Amino acid sequence: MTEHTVDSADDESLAETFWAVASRLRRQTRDSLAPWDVTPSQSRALGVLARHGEVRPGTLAEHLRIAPRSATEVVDDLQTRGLVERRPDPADRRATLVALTDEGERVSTAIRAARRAEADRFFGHLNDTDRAELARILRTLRG
Amino acid sequence: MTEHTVDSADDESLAETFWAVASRLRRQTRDSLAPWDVTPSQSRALGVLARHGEVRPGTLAEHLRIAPRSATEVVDDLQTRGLVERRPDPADRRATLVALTDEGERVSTAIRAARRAEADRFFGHLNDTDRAELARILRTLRG
DNA sequence: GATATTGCTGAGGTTACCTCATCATGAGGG
DNA sequence: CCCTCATGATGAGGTAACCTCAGCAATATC
Repeated sequence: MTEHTVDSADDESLAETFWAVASRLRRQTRDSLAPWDVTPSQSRALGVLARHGEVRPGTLAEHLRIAPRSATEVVDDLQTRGLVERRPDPADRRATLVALTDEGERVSTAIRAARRAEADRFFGHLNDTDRAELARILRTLRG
Repeated sequence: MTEHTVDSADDESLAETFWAVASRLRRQTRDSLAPWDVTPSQSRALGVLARHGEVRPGTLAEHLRIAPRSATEVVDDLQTRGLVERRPDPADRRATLVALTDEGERVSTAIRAARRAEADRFFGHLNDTDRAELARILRTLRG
């Protein structure tokens, strides 16, 4: 019956610790995104678009690992903010292609930089070895 | 311009990988909790109560690192399910103490076991060394 | 050319949070 | 003793980020 006074010390499971870290990272990410009035999930979508160019909502959903319907929603939000536009897919008239606008391109670049800085701040408490280890282990778990 | 076909391969940031893992873990946790009809956040609260005995909602909030108002909500849900009860705090008539019921005690124990099994399954893809490393690194990041 | 499948989206729901306002109680000062 | 301020809990109302299910249009299949 070890009696720690600090709560965070008596977490028994890896999972608990994992979630505590997740929570901290979530808050920090949200804050670092504030200047652009973009939510974390929107910024993830921008990232996919920046990396892949124009894609269909369904494809976007796959990349983000969410349901297709949820991608529609993210695209709606980004479109409202003028960061992406929908255009018809010439290859399939059911489909739509989502592409970054110029503004979206600009914001996405700025965010990428900010995220990098933020990640540096967050994961920067680790030395290079630990950071590499963490990356490797997480990749194993991602499945 | 490295052209990976697999999206998950061209994640640039540790953060992205981290969130992918989080997402997987969240789903799995939800599923493993299904038999008891208890949500993850409820189960976290049960954990705190099991470890600390009766506490005030505010204290519970601190342990869970959420706003006091949100703790009220979790307690409401648990009370509806008959897993906790509220009683007046003899030391302060403004305050309330939240305690596990017998049923809550029973469920909390069962869940603890299930969570352990689930974590073993999830983190079991790692060898002992990696698991220890991960725990250590995450504790550093928890702050 | 009938049927099944695919791509997107409307409708509506859920979880887990949040802030702000309110009300009772408690604590300290004059 | 009373007044003010702080504290504990909660009502009201809001948000992000998902989800499923149903429906419609277009395409593919047989």
